[in-house]
Amino acid sequence: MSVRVRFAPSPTGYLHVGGLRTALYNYLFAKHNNGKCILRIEDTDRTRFVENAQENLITSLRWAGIEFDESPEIGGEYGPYVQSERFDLYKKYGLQLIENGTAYYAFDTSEELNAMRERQQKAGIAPKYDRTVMRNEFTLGKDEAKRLVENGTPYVVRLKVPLTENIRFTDLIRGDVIVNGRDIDDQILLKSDGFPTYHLANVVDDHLMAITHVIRGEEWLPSTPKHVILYNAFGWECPTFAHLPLLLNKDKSKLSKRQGSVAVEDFKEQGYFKESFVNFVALLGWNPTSDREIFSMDELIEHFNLEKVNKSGAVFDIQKLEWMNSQYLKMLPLDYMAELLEPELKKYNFNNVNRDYLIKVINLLKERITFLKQVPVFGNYMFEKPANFEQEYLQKHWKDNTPEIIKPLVEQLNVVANWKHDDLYEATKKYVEANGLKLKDVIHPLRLMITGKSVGAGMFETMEILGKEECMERINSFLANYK
RNA sequence: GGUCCUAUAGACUAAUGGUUAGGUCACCAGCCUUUCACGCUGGCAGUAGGGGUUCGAAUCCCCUUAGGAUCACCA
Repeated sequence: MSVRVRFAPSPTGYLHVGGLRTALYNYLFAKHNNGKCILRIEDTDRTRFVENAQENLITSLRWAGIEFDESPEIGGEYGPYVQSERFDLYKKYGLQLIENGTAYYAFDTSEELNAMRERQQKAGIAPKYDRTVMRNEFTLGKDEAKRLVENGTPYVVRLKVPLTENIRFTDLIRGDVIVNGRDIDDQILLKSDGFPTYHLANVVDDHLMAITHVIRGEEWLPSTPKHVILYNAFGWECPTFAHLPLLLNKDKSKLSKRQGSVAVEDFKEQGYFKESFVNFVALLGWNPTSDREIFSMDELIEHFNLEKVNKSGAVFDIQKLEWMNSQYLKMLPLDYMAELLEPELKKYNFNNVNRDYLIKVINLLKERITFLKQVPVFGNYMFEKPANFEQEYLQKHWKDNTPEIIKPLVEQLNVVANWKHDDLYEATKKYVEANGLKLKDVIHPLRLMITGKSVGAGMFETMEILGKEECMERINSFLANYK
């Protein structure tokens, strides 16, 4: 049987980093096994509807390089892939459970339920639906329940948990998990608005969509026994479960908005490459080997092994993410980066920048920055004449006698045959040696005149790329203004 | 509080009964040098604690401790 997995997010309006990792692991697992990866939208909570959420989700997943074999967009033979479009299905299956005695009608109001929980809390016991005292099929009688339902009384359908059984399942990552039936709540399956809860919809869909492996976050582990009971109640075979370790804040709590960015869209906005972001996220909770950090998507697919996923949660460490981004900045194709950078340049009004020129600039600066978008900031002087000059740098390196030293050098540079960095370097070195100076005595003034800044890329490389004409203009302009 | 899950340096992890416990980020030092970086070399730092099992335990078992998740007509 071939592998079929699904990523089943609820449309919240953004893609959580944890969600991305879950999607990624599903994708990697499917691709590694030549299986299918399915996207299913779980929108059974009508109170949480968010406009365009589904589109945003798909856009972000696509940005990350995760493509689905079946989805609301693409379709597939197991559709529809949006739960709100499968409405009738869930009711049918919920009622089927009532028929076979594994679920029951209940009529309690939320006030009554709250009161029950309060009583239980006061008594010091865990809150849990007490089917022996609340208003349901057991206390009211089957006939009365049926009459109420037919009368149009609001009702829910609850799972009748087998109280005396031990529920057991095997998790691919955690091994055997056993839970006593008496600790499991009689979960609502169908809400009074007729929509299913996650538990019912999830199990029904996973079965109907022939899902073989349920790969999801660890937060689902405590409710998995309910799902197992449901599979048993339907007489369906359980898929294999794999619960991924949580992504954590610095303080080790579940990764949350409160303590920084958690939306994939935010990281994209901050300038992370999808390549480095995916690489980084993939390695949170799993590692194919110990002597390598950089993996392309194809390599991740090649090495992925669900059984080697860690059990313990992983802190999301921005510092390492930044490092990884800087690594990608050094190795990603230059024309690819130039394309990404072009829209960013327009924000600074650096318009009509020649593509070949931009490539040279990126290549020049990429060793010194972490984000591609730093190019126009760190290296603004590659796109415009310096408007001002760093005062501190000016005072430190522009002495009274500097013009006397610099002017002859400029004349010599002016006659260098090839405006190439090594020729410029040689000429400067020759001049410096002939006059008993040191390289830095002239490089700092040059840097100042040409870039206006104390920090930048190699001076002669910078000059080469800027070109002779531009450099001379800047130098002459500076010399004319600062005597 | 009940239930469940987890535990290798500050962070991510490797080592699936035998290694001087390995690698990466961060941090520190040195080298390189033209500023800042990159890079290179080296350094700091770890098996939560206690019992077992075993010739031998980070690894298997138990207890303790610590952290986390979950207990909705949310997913």
